[in-house]
Amino acid sequence: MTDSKPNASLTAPSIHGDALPPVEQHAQQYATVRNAHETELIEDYVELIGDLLTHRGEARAADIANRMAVSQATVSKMIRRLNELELVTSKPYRSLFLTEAGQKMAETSRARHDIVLHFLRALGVKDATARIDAEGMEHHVSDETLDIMQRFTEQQQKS
Amino acid sequence: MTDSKPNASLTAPSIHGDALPPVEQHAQQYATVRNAHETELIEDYVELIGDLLTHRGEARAADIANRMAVSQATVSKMIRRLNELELVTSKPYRSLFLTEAGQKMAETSRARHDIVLHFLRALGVKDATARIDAEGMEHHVSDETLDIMQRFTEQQQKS
DNA sequence: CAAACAGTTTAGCCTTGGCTAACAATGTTG
DNA sequence: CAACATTGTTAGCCAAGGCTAAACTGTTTG
Repeated sequence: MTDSKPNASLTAPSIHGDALPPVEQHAQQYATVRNAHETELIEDYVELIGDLLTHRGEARAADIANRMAVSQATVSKMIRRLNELELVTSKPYRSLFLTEAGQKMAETSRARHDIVLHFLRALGVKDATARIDAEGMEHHVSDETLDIMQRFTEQQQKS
Repeated sequence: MTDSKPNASLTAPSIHGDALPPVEQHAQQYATVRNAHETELIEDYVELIGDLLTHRGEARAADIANRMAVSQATVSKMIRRLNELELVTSKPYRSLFLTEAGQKMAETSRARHDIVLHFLRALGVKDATARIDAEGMEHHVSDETLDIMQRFTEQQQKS
């Protein structure tokens, strides 16, 4: 085994800067992040497709490519994946649509995204910055934290 | 050009749920996130190596593998990259050390990480959750937001 | 209605970050 | 000090997510 030097504070929920967390916990932190990364892009695509359908009535590959700042080829490939995952339906050269599962994912993502964005604005972050941060943060915020953020925002708005 | 349907609210800094942001801004959001992803893992490694050096006096590949929940081969490969990037120095079969640049990066990452973690705890998030969320969020929080988080935490501690 | 243009797909390439299996070096200990 | 256990490295595989170039489809328009 490794990690066998000082045995102090293997359990204390102390501040991170003080001591290393126990191996298993530490490992789980990284594993969770790695995991989030796998679904992140998928969720972003589905969320964006949902938004385009809502606000534009259709979701074309070219729009997605523009808004994601990515080549059309990349989008095309990704759509194939989304299809295999049964999140979207698409006929070649036609607009995309979300399946049931896709719609559910889009709503969830949209909701998370909005909670984080509103929270950041309530905290006092400038709009442009809040948007960028929210885009990055949304996939890494637990339900627990999300809940707290939402309550915080509501609280703020009352005053 | 694409994106040519309704022309309303192309500039209003409205809430995301209401309308799509202008293409350029939207594109920049995604680009920023993609960019963060490229440096994220590197920073995690460097940060962890720094922590191990501080708290254990040495940083062995096996420790890193354990704490990241990743195979030793993966760590070994990554160390080669860190070497090329001149962030660590390493002699085969020996402990790692950080270069100047590596130390600077480790400190910065550590500081960001702590600010986010403390902020989440100050918000009322449970320790275990806060740690996981902080690990995921730290790379996506702008300096502006970081600043606000820090002030919020200090404020909270006074009361 | 044919040509030109815009949009989409396919093919083929690259890098990253995982993995396992096999091998090499180091360290510990009977 | 030899054998074994631990640690580190290398080789070779895979999937994901980018890219460009080229081929194909659909739409608009002279």
